[in-house]
Amino acid sequence: MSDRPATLRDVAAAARVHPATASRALNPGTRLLVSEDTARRVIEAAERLGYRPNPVARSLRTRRSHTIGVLIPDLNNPLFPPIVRGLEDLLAKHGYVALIGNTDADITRERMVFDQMRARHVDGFVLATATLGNPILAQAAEANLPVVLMNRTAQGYPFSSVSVDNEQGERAAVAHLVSLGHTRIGHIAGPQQISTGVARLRGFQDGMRAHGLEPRDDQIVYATGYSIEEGLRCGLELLRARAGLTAMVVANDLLAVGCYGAFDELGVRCPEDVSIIGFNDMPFIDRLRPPLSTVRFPHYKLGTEAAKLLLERIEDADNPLKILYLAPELVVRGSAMPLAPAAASGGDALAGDAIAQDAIAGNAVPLRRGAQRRKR
Amino acid sequence: MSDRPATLRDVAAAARVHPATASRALNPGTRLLVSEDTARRVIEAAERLGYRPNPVARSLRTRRSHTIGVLIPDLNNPLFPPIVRGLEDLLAKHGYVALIGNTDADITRERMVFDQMRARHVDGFVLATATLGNPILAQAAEANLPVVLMNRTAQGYPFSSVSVDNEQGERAAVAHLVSLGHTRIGHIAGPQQISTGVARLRGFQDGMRAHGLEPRDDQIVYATGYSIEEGLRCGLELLRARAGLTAMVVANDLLAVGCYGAFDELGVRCPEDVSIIGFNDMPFIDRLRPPLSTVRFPHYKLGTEAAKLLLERIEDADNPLKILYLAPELVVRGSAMPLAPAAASGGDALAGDAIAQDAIAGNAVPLRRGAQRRKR
DNA sequence: TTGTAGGCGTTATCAC
DNA sequence: GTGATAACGCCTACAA
Repeated sequence: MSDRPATLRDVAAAARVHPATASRALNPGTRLLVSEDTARRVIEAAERLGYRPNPVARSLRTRRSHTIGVLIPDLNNPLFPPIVRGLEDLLAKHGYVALIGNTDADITRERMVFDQMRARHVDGFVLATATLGNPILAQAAEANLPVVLMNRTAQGYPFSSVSVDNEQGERAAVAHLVSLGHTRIGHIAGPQQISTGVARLRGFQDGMRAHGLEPRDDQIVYATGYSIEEGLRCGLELLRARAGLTAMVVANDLLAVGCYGAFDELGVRCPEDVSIIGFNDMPFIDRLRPPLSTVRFPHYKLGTEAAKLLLERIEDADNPLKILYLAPELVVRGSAMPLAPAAASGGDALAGDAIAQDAIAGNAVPLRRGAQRRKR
Repeated sequence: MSDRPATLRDVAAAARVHPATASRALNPGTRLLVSEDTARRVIEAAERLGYRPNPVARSLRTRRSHTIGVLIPDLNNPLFPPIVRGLEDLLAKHGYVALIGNTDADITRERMVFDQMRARHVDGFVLATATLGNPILAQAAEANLPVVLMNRTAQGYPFSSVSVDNEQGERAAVAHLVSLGHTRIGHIAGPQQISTGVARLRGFQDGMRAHGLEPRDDQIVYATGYSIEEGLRCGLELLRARAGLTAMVVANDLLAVGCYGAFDELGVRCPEDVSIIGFNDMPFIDRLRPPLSTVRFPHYKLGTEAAKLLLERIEDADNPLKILYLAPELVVRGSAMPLAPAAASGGDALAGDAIAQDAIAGNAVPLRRGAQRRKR
């Protein structure tokens, strides 16, 4: 009942053994080296004293901090909390904790956070921020640090990764729009220094070609980041450049939220005038008006899988690398609807353009409404 | 250029001094004990070798981990990410990192996380989960742990706290509704084991009385937690029990989101039929339809202030306790509108009830509010 | 099966 | 001012 926490020596003394013996008895890996009787005595004493091994001392000795560095762009992006929870929950199950670092997609901050975590001797990293050709990747590889890439891929590095099959997701999005009669479909692409940006663009293009639609350059606008502001900017640009578009595939939900703003600004109705499909199915996105159709992937699971891959790597350094893809799934809500017959049948670009121009000008455009789609 | 990171001994050797001297030279607090010349030599050597003090070893010696335990209900609640970022940013500025623990408002999990963090020798705690009379508060107090309560208060404990003036916020919400002509105003109260729950209820009651309105028991429904599901349940209950209500003050935005679901289910239009005001102004709540009017407080700042209070306490144990309140602010958006003249003047509870009952029964009720009621 | 001894990297407390 | 020494709490060869 002293106020200072019990130490291994205290336990040993209470059990009338040497601290080394107590240590062995307490560690599952070495327990079999000790007689069953003394083991019991030690364990009982430890319990009685409320003994908790000092993780700091243990770390110093074993050079394991049981701490994982996690780099994400920004916790405020609702996409990440569920992923982080998946990570934390699985790590906790194995006695690890996560140190979360927000980089704001700023390479300077990223470097700072990374160095800071290395100084703290984290046992490994989960990187959700890696841009293509990022120097910390090379550095981590050289230092032979256990690293798992999350929602990112980087070829040529000895890192496991877990991500989403982005191509497939966007192909499904395009296919869905085509099945609704759309042919003039635009794309807001993510940053091309980020693997998801290029993969989703490729998925969009492949999807278009699979339906005999050759995507033209002016149907694609490139965002410089995944943010609402960029979505607004790109949405405006895309609608103005290609007024004939009746649908758009957007590389990220936040960008789609920005597009909603662009719709308001231009007086375009969604989904009556233009359909839109996002990517991520981030929390609360189903509460917008209209609820956003999007490509979902299992956020929580992404986190747990990343954690598993990293722990595998940490516990057994020559565990083979794994590249894991989770299958996405199209979630149909209310932001995409069938194309009105006139526009659909003709392929009459002029007529379509005219209608959309009217819409942009704020005039009421009599497009036939499809059945209202609701969740469930 | 060895592969093992440079240690203090390496630096000392390179500077031809004793490790102890090197330590003194490197630590700002003890640098003045060392000749300026050698200090420079040591520092230069450290830089050359890329020396980074091993925080684990340092912790073992100084019994300071420079790590803070942060307990929150759930990172997935969009309210918390900005708060946590405020915390982390300020802590980082002082060389601390945060360990985030999600308790899911489950007392068992809370205890686990708390113990886990104590075992890791965190230097202090920020608690955003404390329920009234929670045993870990007593335990922390007894162990003399530095603790700051965030968005919670607990009288009788030696802890600093930073929270919002919840009473004032709800009084303002009531005043706003009254100014719009509402008199039949309901309240969905938060859990009464949580300080925000009782404070906001009191604020509601005070606000009503300040306008000569005595809140009746059947105008208040108690949620058992801050969640969308509870909001749905309570919203339904409140509207059914008091069909005459024209407005409601809800203790939390998530609860308000749940109420939106209740409105849909009952065919009640918001804000035409019933006005609603939330609390927290959580991210993305302004994107709902209608955009939620709510009581805002500075989330990020709440985090930074909590961190400051805690660090004060850690660096100087007999720093006086501080109870800090941040002023909230009413954010008027689209979920509250003036009461139609008829309802306002009449107080004709029966008529109101009848209409609402029909709505609840699922009938299409042409609540073309002004017109129909005026006829009666 | 158990005890001994040494060290992980740092800092605090002595002496000189 | 600087050096020597010990200790923080734990683990692990190695010896017994």
